[in-house]
Amino acid sequence: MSEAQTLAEKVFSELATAIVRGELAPGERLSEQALVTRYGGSRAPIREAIQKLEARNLVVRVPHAGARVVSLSLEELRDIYEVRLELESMACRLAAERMSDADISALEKLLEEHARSIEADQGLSYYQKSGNLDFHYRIIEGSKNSRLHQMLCGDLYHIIRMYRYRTSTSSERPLQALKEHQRIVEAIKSRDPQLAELLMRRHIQVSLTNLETRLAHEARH
Amino acid sequence: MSEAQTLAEKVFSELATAIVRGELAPGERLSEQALVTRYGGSRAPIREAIQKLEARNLVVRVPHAGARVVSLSLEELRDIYEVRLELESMACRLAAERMSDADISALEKLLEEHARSIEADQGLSYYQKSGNLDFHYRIIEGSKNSRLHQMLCGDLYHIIRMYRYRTSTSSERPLQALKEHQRIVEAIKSRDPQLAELLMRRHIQVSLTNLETRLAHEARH
DNA sequence: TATGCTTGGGTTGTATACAATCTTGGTCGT
DNA sequence: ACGACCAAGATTGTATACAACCCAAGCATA
Repeated sequence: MSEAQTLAEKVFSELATAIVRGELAPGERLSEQALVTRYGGSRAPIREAIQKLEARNLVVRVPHAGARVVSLSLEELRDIYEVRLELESMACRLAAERMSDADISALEKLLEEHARSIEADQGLSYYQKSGNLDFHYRIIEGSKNSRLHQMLCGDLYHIIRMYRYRTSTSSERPLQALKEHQRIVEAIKSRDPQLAELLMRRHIQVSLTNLETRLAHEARH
Repeated sequence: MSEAQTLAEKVFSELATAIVRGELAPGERLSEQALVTRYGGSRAPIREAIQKLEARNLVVRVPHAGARVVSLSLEELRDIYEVRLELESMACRLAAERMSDADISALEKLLEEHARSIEADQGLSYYQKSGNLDFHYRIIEGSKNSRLHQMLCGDLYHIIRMYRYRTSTSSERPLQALKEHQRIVEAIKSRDPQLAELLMRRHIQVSLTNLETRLAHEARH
């Protein structure tokens, strides 16, 4: 992914992917000594890596008690999805205002590729894996707002991937999702910020709604 | 403010307030050795403090080159205000849905206090200092969204205070701002999320608009 | 038996020492 | 005079050692 100029960054990167992939379970303890024997180096860079993980909300650290992989309740997860919904919708609105014509045609090409991919192998592999993310990623970049990009891609992205519940958007209905993506691009192309935002909001809302029904279900359990 | 259980936290806290207050100028270098001689301790906790500052975007650290107090361009500042505008408007909408009746009446009491304060000493001291923030803070809490609270109060809050440009909301027109606050509370009390969001958006927008005109002015400079 | 204290081991926080990297000043060459 | 190269100093990254703290097991006592 990114070139690690320092050992701490390297360990951070490896730990981050390990956490996101679920190789380190939520709530699991991160012993500095254990990480030293596993990744090499000394405690100093390992501690720095752990702090970087804490900064991204991937681990929780309590003084004198150590660090644990973050373990989110459904309420906290709902909170995160709620924020993501708002920020991505905002990004889409801004993208409709600020993306260059070149950006937009590149986006159209991406969707054509997705369409071919779906037609070819049912889209289960490619589309589900990185295609959907690619699309959202480009919209976020299109907002031309660096802080928004940082928040969505840096802070929320990893958490959401970590707790990726089966939602319609990401797995069940690639064709439907593609259509929604296409309509979003249309709105952007016609420079209609309000419509673009609305469509993106609906597009993401399914995930949040799914989560909330699960939350309600779990509540009465 | 917060009890520092560890030296690193203590140094972090002091540095953070120093940065926000402007005692450490944007772009200024933070030498670890210098901080050691100033705050005591050794380099280990000082480094940890600096990392915590980096996590909150108060300093920028580049490998092998040290840490500097963050220095934002007007574009980046605009990006931050844009995000804040969106998130606080969202918080206000959620607050209208989720605040308890007790919360709301407490909020009304706060505004009555503000009104008295303005009448008494023109509101220049109290209201400008913490009152306005108090109001916004309560709205954010009222959203009952922990992550939203974390983002607004933890990450964006310090930066915004650091670069607090003279905006109407925060200094020039306390009476006008109070009226807007009152209308927002009315919307919340009548459980009208859309109206509450709209009013909050307009209330904050002045800051963003001011910033953008300044940005445009500087561009043609 | 249950509860509270105590003590030992282990973990994290801090201090110090060494290695790798960057920066700054000067010198050499053109 | 100007720019590139080089070396010394300083700064950051890393390693190791020590201190402070937490936690759990075991024992004593009610």
